Amino acid sequence: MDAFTGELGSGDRLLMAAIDLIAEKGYNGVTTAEIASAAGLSEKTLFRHFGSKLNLLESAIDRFRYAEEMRQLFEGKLVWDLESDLYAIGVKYHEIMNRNRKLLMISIKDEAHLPGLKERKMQHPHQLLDFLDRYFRTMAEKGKIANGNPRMLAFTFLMANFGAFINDLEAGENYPGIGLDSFIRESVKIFARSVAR
Amino acid sequence: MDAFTGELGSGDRLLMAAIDLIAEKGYNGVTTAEIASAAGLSEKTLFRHFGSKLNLLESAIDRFRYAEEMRQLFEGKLVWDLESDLYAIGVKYHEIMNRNRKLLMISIKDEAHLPGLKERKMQHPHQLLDFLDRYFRTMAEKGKIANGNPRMLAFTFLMANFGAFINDLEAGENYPGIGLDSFIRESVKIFARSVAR
DNA sequence: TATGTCTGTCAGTACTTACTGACATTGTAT
DNA sequence: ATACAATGTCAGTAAGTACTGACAGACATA
Repeated sequence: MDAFTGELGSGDRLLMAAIDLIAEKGYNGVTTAEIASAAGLSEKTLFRHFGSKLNLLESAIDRFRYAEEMRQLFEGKLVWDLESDLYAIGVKYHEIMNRNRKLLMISIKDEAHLPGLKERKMQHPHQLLDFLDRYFRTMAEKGKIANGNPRMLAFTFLMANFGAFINDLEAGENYPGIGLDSFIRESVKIFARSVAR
Repeated sequence: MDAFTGELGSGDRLLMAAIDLIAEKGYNGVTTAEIASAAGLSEKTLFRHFGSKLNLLESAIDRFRYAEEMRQLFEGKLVWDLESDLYAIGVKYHEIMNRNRKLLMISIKDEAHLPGLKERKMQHPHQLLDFLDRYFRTMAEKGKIANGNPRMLAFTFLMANFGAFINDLEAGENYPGIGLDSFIRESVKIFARSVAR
């Protein structure tokens, strides 16, 4: 039936409610009764499905992990024009990070309960850093950008976007007049000018 | 006596222990007994001093708030050489942010308990953004850097440093081979090249 | 109809934890 | 010596919360 109606099963409704509430209030800040109620189910059903609160959280993380997404960036077709490529990478980066926003929030707030989650979350940036590093090297070999310190260029670009993401993440409308898209566009120009020949 | 020995009074010991533990485990993740014990005092003494757990946290925030520190950046003597000035600002920024690290962590983890703290914490970046904006404008007027979008340049510089700080903050040694000081130096060079004439 | 599955209700247990009151102890100042 | 201020000990209360067991109703399938 679900396959036809598109409705979610009880298990998934509980997992989604758990992600929402724990991301907002933290693991210790939310009760199992609250989660069940947000899912429109009884607390008893929650325990029948998951046995314990901790297992509910772990299941939720497993279920909503967008594990390999950062690889999309690697598969995206590059056109070997610095500004175009950096812009596309920036847009994709924020797209993925925003989709993972709630899990990120949980991994920040409740690292104590979740050994290993933080480490797994950090694999993505590492992959992206290596990718950008190689990209800049290749661009230099092609003679399209100046020689320099490609790894630090990659790292700074990554940190700028990470900072912008975190800033939005926890504060919403923090800097009036500065939107995400204009930030991506302008910051790409800044980096592009820095390595122009 | 304290004035001579340099020892802290009971109240301050409790406040420090509270900051340490709440930053690490979150408000709901730590008990009053734990805090008192970490301060080497009894739980009873904690309540005699502060009355309630929440009031303890609020007092701790008041006590250890480095409210006006970001202004030091404004008073720091600029030499109107782009690389020197940006480097000095970067170093000072991380110095201040690191000193505020624990309060920052609390404001991220437990915003729920502390309405208004997040807002106060955001005043600093705004001031710094305005300051950088004006600095770049002046540099352009002096003919020392190219004309462009000073506000976005300031914002990107700020975000890069913020991202690097947060990255260290929650993950420690995340990117092997990339230390804070080398990041500041190299990122400054990247931004400087971007606006060189 | 009969059976199995999923769910709700309700009462309850065991544990944690913020917070209190009564009283003793220690050290300091007068 | 006496009074006072700060602290400890200990027992305890009240509330919250993760988690359970017993039972019943709804619904689909055979």
